[in-house]
Amino acid sequence: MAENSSNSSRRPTIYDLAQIAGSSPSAVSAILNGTWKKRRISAATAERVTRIATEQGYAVNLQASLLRRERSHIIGMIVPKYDNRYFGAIAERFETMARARGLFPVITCTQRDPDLEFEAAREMISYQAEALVVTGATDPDRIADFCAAAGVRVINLDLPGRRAPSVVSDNFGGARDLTRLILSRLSQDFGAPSPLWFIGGRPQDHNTLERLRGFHAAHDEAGLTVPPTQVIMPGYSPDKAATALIGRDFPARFGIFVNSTITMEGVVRWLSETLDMDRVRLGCFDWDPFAALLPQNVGMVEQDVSSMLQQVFDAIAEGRDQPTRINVPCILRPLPARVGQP
Amino acid sequence: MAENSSNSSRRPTIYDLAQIAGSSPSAVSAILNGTWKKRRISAATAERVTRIATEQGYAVNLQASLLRRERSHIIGMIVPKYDNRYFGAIAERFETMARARGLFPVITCTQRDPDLEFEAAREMISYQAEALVVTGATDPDRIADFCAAAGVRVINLDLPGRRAPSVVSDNFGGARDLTRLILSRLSQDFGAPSPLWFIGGRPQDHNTLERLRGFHAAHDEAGLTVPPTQVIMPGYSPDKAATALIGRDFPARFGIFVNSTITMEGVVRWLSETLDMDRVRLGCFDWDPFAALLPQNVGMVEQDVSSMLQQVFDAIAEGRDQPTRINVPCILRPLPARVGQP
DNA sequence: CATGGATGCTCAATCGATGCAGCAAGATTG
DNA sequence: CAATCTTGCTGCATCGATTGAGCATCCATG
Repeated sequence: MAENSSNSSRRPTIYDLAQIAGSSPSAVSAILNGTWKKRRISAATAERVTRIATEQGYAVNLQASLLRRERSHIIGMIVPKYDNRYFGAIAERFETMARARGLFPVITCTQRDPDLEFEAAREMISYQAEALVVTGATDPDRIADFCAAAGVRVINLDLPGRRAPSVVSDNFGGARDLTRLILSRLSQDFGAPSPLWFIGGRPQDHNTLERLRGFHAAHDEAGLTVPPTQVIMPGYSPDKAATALIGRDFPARFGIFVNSTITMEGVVRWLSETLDMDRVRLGCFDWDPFAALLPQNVGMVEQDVSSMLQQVFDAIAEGRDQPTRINVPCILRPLPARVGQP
Repeated sequence: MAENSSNSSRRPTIYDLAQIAGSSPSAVSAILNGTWKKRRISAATAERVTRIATEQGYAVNLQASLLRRERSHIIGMIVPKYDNRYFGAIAERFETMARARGLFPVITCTQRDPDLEFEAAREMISYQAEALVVTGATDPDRIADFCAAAGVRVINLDLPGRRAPSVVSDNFGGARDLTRLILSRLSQDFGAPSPLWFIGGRPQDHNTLERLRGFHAAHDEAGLTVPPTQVIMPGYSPDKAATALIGRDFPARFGIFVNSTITMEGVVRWLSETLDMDRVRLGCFDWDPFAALLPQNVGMVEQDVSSMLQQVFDAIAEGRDQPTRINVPCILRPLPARVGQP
């Protein structure tokens, strides 16, 4: 269809098109960026230039265009990983919502590496991003400081920071509700309720601590005390979780609070390799449609990605930059019993 | 840390830094882009300017920089979705490999929408991307034509096109191996082997057809013929799969070939709502760690994302632009029996 | 037929970084 | 001590698109 006629190697510019069309670069520019009516270019010229642009396979050079324009309309996001439904949904929803607002979304994935997070943020700023959404960052304040100096708006998502507005899930409430659910299913299926195990995350991690607080709150309500040895925080990775569980003693019947779907992979691998799966009931923070089908799984906490991103875009639109904290309630998804009660 | 001293609103440029440092913009530019030794700037000046840049929260304007430089080092990718492990792994691996090669990866997600795919490709070209990886696109040839006209290299990934090199999984081989596995497990668990159902994908979709070919080849080997009514291709979405399955008649014991993990969600929902799960054995094209734990699942086909992307980067590095086709073998992952044999 | 307005353009400065050409001051050499 | 080399810079054109200012025509009006 589009056929670059003569000069095969280089991309055509408005100067090339102007020469072919026998008009000026200004006219071509106005025609191709849609301001031609305002600039009183005739419809005939506009059509001719547009046709030539298509024939030549012209695409505007955004580097040149953005250099001149005052706004870039670029909005950046960094996410740690794409290996679970939560961050996948965040990325997809962010792109859709950004486009709906006439913004150009740029996302990059930083592998939970603090240096890569910072470098990626710096790159976004170098691309003249108008705002940056920092998702699940290890060190959001370092990025916020840099963005403040550069005059770029930042919003923290998922993990809060002290130097910019943060939109996070109500980790406390979600974890408390999930813990209640696991405890009630435990007593329903196994009789006497006993304190759960908590597995996954890091002691330095804000979300892990909030969830642990909800976990303890639900135990307190039930008059239970969790022995410190039952709280295991070796990071999020499946391997670390599985390794941390191996060789421990567990009672005949027990329950587990799993801190993320990624951790859940390790937990389930360990369970299936070493234990009679019927001895255990578990619940998991975060949603995954297949994990929801595991027979021992009594419930999952789905984070409300749409509402969270709505808050993010509201904060950006309003130009908020005080370090406020917005807590978005989670959605508890109880799962039907799939294992026979003994 | 970084503190923008006086003019709070706008980002500092090399001209601002030059004024503060009492030197010229050229010197500042050379110092900050690392060419200062070659340009015989003294270490003292370099250090002073670098300090001032940090203090002012300077970040290079890549729009201006890239406009001037001859190479952008940007490499673009479009992916359909982030809602499964396969595309998630592609995105993560692509970013890592691109960075390792000194390239700046930009990925955007196009929701399986052909117009959005094209618009996204055009945007990447406008950003002066040096190459574009088109993953799972509905209409890769339209994009390839546009890129050819603009003189930008394109590689198709996952779904092949006719106008550019394509790197795809060996869908035929993978599907044949998986079908063999399901059939053998079926006869092992249920006795007599009978033709499987095939669910998911679209009849226009290259990968679906290749997998269907492998599916039939394995049946042929076993002396079985699949009735056409057992091949159901309503798209990939869980809802469409579940809807297509409702109300059909199935024998007492049977097997299903599921065309993707996304489709698998619908299949499993339908199974759990309407059928005794013990009646069925299934296998799925694509890998998901939780889906692997479903007791009826006898095996999954993992696509070799690392090898595929290695081929993609090789093709880009070699400057290949003939429409060659590279088939990357898949990895069959048989799963242990988890349901009691009757 | 001079005047004023509308129409349909073109000119040229500009955005910020880059890099070649060149220049001044000091050091070295014949 | 003039000639040459080295060191350490600065000046300026340039990349491609944008945009305010301006300049010919043409037509209508008094």
